[in-house]
Amino acid sequence: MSEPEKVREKIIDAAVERFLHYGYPKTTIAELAGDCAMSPGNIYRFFKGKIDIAAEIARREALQAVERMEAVLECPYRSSRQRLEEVVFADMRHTFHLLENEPRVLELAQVVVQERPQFQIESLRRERRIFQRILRDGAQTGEFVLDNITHATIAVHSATLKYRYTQLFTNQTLEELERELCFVLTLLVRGLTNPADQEALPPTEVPPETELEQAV
Amino acid sequence: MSEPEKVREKIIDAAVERFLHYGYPKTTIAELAGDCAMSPGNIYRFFKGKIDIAAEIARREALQAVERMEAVLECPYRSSRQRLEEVVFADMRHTFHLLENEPRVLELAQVVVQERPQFQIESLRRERRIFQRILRDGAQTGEFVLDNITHATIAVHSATLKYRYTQLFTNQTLEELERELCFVLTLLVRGLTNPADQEALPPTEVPPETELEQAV
DNA sequence: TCAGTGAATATTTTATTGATTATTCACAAT
DNA sequence: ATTGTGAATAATCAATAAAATATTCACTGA
Repeated sequence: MSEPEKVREKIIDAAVERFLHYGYPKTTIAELAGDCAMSPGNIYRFFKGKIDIAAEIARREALQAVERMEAVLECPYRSSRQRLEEVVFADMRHTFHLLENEPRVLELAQVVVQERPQFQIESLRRERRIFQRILRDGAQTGEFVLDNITHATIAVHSATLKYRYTQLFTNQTLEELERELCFVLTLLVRGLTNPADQEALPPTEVPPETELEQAV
Repeated sequence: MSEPEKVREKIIDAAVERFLHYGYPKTTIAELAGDCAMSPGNIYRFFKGKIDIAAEIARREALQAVERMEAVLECPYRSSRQRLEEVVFADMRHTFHLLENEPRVLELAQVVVQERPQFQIESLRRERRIFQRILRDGAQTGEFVLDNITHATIAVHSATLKYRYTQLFTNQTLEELERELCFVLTLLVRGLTNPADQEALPPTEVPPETELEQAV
């Protein structure tokens, strides 16, 4: 890692610490500079502005989320249905626990989305690509029967919107959300699945929670 | 209509006028009283507070929405699928146009929900009851095959959340939303429909817009 | 008793001003 | 050239005071 990159990391580390602890607005550039033993002006050689530090943190978090999803995709011995269910459940649980344990994250996300609307659009697009891969694989094996994979992807993605930035929409408990999500997935899976196999299609059940999902 | 009821109506009419024109916060009780040729104090003989006037207006709007939905239910010569699609499309279009033509409505709704969280819960419950009736009828005729009507209702309702208070979630155009909603409904309908009939199930298409939906 | 008033009070909003903070930039050190 | 400084400036925030507003209530007239 080059010297400038190292400094960038140091600034980001200090920012994560303070943003989560005191919140984005209460953190000053002077404090970050102090933490990094440099002058305020020097921060601006590494980031265009304060919001860009937050944006970079959010971007990394979003990329990690995609990586977690991709990990589920690689998991062997899973039907496409199981993969879809696991991805949606894992994502919901992760963000739920994250916001529960680190309430400042919500504020951070809102600030970034407010100032950089493109950020949300790109995050959603990345999520959708994951869904698309699951559906494509499912269609390939014949487990799913889809007229148009892109359309089906948009449908699944939109229909599960509520279970992503959950705390923005409702104040339901995680247990309620999980129960509800089962109903939604049961229905979506029936819509995706080859009609020939639908007779014996059991409803979605709440999958066991992995340690990975609770990690912050 | 009794005399007190008439006065109540007069106050509400004046309030609707001002709330839509100048917004809820910029409208003063003194102005409403002036419009009704009475003193500010007298308003309080008819409403507990300013927010209660807004709540009553919102309640009526919500009840009208349910009535419009029920009108679709009564429509003959419709399959349950068509009824479901029409109800969701009509509701989305109506709120979209409403907020487009009367932007103050959004503010009004937000104030009421903020101060009276119960209001939103009850509105959602009423919507869901409409959905439940459609699904129950569809199950009765055999068009739909549902293990559990309540669960399926929750699923359909949650999956179409995005297409209700649309302008809260995205700034997509109505055309984009309509296209997307078709994909969602296609999938949901496949999930609801008797597998035996699924072979020849055409995708949902954007239904023609009725004059009723554009009315404000 | 019922409908209504309007001044009095409590609450909220708005304006203002003084700090605080983000950002820039001319300059210094390596 | 590159890394960095810190004072100067511009933008934002916080605290306060002033004004406007919501709400109450003792009172008036039918």
